[in-house]
Amino acid sequence: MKLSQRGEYALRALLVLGMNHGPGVVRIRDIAQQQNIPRRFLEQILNDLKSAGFVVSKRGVAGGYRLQRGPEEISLADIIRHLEGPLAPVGCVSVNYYQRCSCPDEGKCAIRSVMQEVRDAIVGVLEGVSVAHLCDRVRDLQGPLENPLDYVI
Amino acid sequence: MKLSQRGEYALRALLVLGMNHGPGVVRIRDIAQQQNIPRRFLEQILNDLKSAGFVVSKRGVAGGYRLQRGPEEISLADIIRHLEGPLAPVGCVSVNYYQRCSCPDEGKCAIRSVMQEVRDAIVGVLEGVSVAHLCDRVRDLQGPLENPLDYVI
DNA sequence: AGTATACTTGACTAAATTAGTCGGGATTAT
DNA sequence: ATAATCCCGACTAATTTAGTCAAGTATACT
Repeated sequence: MKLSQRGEYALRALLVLGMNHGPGVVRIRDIAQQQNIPRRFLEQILNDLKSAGFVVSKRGVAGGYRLQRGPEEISLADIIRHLEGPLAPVGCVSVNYYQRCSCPDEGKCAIRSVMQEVRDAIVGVLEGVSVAHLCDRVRDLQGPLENPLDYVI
Repeated sequence: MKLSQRGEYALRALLVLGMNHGPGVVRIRDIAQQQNIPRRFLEQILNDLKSAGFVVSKRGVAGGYRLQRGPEEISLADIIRHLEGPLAPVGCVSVNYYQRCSCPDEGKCAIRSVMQEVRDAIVGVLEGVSVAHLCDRVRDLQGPLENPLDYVI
């Protein structure tokens, strides 16, 4: 698993939305400014996250985005799987994006058995962390702030 | 970390060399045939593994390749690092290929702290497996064979 | 009703990476 | 000598990545 720029931007955007989760929406422009993401590119990314069902949008003057489900219900594994494809280092050990490889017998492939362990290790971490957990980490890492709006991601 | 075709070929080639480790050398052509790797491409790969010090070559008629160090001394982490670059999913948590990212304070970046865990999980597996371990796995997975030359990787 | 603000859609581009191929040169056992 | 084998650098086609851009649609506000 390797996180592309696009993937990192997506995570950051979702984290902003997680931190501001509520009835209201957040504008693309604000996310882009706060996180230093090219606005046009972020539009594209959020659109993608929308068709994948992670966020919903509101159009027009007071428009913007918010999370579709609660932040506890969105795991990083889900997000990254959607953005980058398989979490596994090779297709033949991927559960969600399995692809047969060229070796004659997968059950007897030593390399595959190691990659299986790598996959499990990666998935183990990423399934266990939700957007809500990320938000908790932000708060823990920042420590107590005077102004609660004055955080950084 | 994602394993490219090239990376997978390299691992397979090193595993063949591990299984045949000894004073003699193995020809490119034999590795290519046994593992179904395009010969010219494998030449390129082995050349790279040679300049990286994983293997040594012997030229001329009875030429070929063998591992430079013993198979116990070569970890998959080393090999993959050389072939694919960072094991970490993002540069800012990579130890060997560190690259600063754009976030204002790495120490307070929640995404980074998760990626750190992912990196550690990946490295944990890959540092622990050497080419010799891989060879053991091949033998374990194949079970007892009548003809000891009749194995598959 | 009109207008400014925001999201929407789809096409477009430049640069980097990936998976090879190819020709010809250098070495060495026989 | 010569045939087998590694060595080296250049070349290519397809894919992915990181964006940009223009024009369209919905909505709040006056």
